[in-house]
Amino acid sequence: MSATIKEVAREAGVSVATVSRVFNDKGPVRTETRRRILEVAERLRYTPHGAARSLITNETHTVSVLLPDLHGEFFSEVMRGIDSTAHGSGYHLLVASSHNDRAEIKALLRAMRGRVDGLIIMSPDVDAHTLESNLPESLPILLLNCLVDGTSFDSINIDNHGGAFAMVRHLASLGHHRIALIKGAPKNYDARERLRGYRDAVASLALDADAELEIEGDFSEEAGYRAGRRALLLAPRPSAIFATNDAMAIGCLYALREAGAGVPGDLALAGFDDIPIARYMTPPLTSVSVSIAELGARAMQRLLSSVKARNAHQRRHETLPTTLVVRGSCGGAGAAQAPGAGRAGGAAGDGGWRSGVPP
Amino acid sequence: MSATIKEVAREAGVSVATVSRVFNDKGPVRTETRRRILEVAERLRYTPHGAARSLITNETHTVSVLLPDLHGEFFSEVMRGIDSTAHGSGYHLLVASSHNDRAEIKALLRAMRGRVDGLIIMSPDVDAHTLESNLPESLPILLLNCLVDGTSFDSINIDNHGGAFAMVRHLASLGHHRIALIKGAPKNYDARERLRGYRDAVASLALDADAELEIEGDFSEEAGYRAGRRALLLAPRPSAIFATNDAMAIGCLYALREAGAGVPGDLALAGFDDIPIARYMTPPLTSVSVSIAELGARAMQRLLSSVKARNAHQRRHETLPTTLVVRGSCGGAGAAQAPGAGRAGGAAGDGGWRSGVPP
DNA sequence: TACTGAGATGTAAACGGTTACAGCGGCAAT
DNA sequence: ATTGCCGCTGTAACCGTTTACATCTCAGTA
Repeated sequence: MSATIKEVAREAGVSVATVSRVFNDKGPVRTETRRRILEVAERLRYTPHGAARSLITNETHTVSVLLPDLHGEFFSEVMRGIDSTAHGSGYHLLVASSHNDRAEIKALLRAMRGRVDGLIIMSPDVDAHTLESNLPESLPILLLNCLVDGTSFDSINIDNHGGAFAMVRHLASLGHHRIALIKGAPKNYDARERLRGYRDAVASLALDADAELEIEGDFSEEAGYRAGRRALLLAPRPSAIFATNDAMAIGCLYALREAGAGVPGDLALAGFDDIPIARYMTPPLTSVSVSIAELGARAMQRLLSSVKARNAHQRRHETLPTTLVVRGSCGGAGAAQAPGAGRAGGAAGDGGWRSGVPP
Repeated sequence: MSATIKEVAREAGVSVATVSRVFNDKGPVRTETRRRILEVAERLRYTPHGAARSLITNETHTVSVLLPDLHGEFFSEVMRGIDSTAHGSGYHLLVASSHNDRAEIKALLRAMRGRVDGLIIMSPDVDAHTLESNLPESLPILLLNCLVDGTSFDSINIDNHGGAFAMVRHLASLGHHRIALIKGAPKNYDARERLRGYRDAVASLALDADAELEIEGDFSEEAGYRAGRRALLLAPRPSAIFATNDAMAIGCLYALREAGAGVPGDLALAGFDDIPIARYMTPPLTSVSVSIAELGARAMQRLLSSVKARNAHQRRHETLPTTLVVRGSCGGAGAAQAPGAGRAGGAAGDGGWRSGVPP
């Protein structure tokens, strides 16, 4: 075992209280005493024991991130954002992936007491009730991309509806009126909102509305590949395909290429999320950009401020605007540019954060 | 605050010991008593306090993963593998990214005492000495993709040298004798080994050896893009480019396309890692496959067994073999296949784990 | 000289669990 | 009736910290 505070105290000829004061910079300690204690601590390789400290201070300097799964670049980007602010504030990160299993989510939530100071939950199909009844009392929570009904949880969402609407409008403006959609999983909240945006746009712009144009998917490349093949069989064939995330767009692109269909020559293709590699596709992917890392960073900031306020703060719901990024995959403008460039047209106008207190 | 074990005990008319026994399934408890306790616990929403438990049992059921950064699909894949076995064994995951800063690594390591039962370290340029002098005594460690000198740490490495060698040999077998290499960061251990494999292959196969053929890179798409542009300016121009990871290969592919160079028509292109999207590129990327998720899973298995052995076990060094995956980006075979297929030829022969005790 | 206050340090009680040990009642074997 | 054992439960020590409070020293001041 490692050395304890008692051993350091004994070795330095002081009491544990003094050693503690030195390590926490609290209360007065004579310079000479401090020096001696630090020297002994160094020699004994003393490090304070996390659990012991947490037990008495009731804070862990750790927050937990509950994710649906750990696939792909969307996940790594959001983690990167979360980590950057956590790191900057001296907080550690506990990650857990509930594979969308109700019982697991429950177990995970309960296991968090005494381990973390707060929770970021990003399970697009967890329901608020499961949360409320299994949450350690008064633990700050932030819901990311989750359905929030009337419940009083802090939350951040992407403007999925607005982004999808803007993309369809963009495609329509390029002359497409038969636009296929590759959907996400039916239970996924993001997916449902994007679908709603598509439908609203199709209706309001009087585009072809055909149930066949809505193709099943689940946000994976594989699903995009299958959907791409199916899209090519539709009659009449759509002139554009809107995949509701980039991973599916990439899979779809592959399917189209494989079948000899040119993009954007024969069909236009668009994605959603604007993950980092999207710009490196050939052709570069037109997408709805959501600043994934920034989303994560923002979530962590909000959570940490709840922690500081000891959870006694006004709950808020925030919607992060999206931006349409036009690249080559839809033809029209932006067909040939270096991968650094390519942001044009705001889907949400103000470019800042839109927020408000839920009714 | 949440309910404590004492409140449950009082409410159920028993002692804390009995409540504890119920929650840990240890020692005999009358069925009726157990039922009553569980009922009270449910009503009070009692959950054991993690820190308190850790303090006395001296185990946290948590392991920490120290990563260099959180970019891209390699990271998410390795995390996925780690998580799957951690999850299966009831362990939690603490992630930390040291941005390769010496002082930060030191601080992180020290902060781990009393927080975790073990550590997976994947900082390709951390040195063993920094580790040894800052590690809480007797904490199980597993080094992933790190340079291991004589030190007695458990470790797992990829057969970087063998994989790179095999790829160059493959390219040579397709008739290329002027092969450019896109390098990783000079300090990165994986990158150095891959470079060494390339050089050894170039020498042993008597291919063009030209310092200009070794182009700088840092494992990012951006670097691959720049390297691709530079490669096209070389005279005589290489007929193949071997990017030492897939992210750079993707960036490079973009640069080549942009310049109007056909792949594999004008140049062959190959990557390393075989990240999931590699097969969805057009053309699909020939790469050195390393089963990233499996690597993570294996690391976690080894670490957990060290934890169980209380760190009193024989230290081992393991090298994970690589597999050459031939797809369309180099011409020759495998030019047209569905994204599911495409694994051929073993770079390391046995297909299993190669392991041994370091000298 | 006695008093005051501030600085430096020590004492001991928490924090919320686990677990060795002891106690107790009942039953079977002696 | 005594003994021994087993199943069930309670008591209290302990894990490694932090911190309120008490104590002590000493300089400055009235």
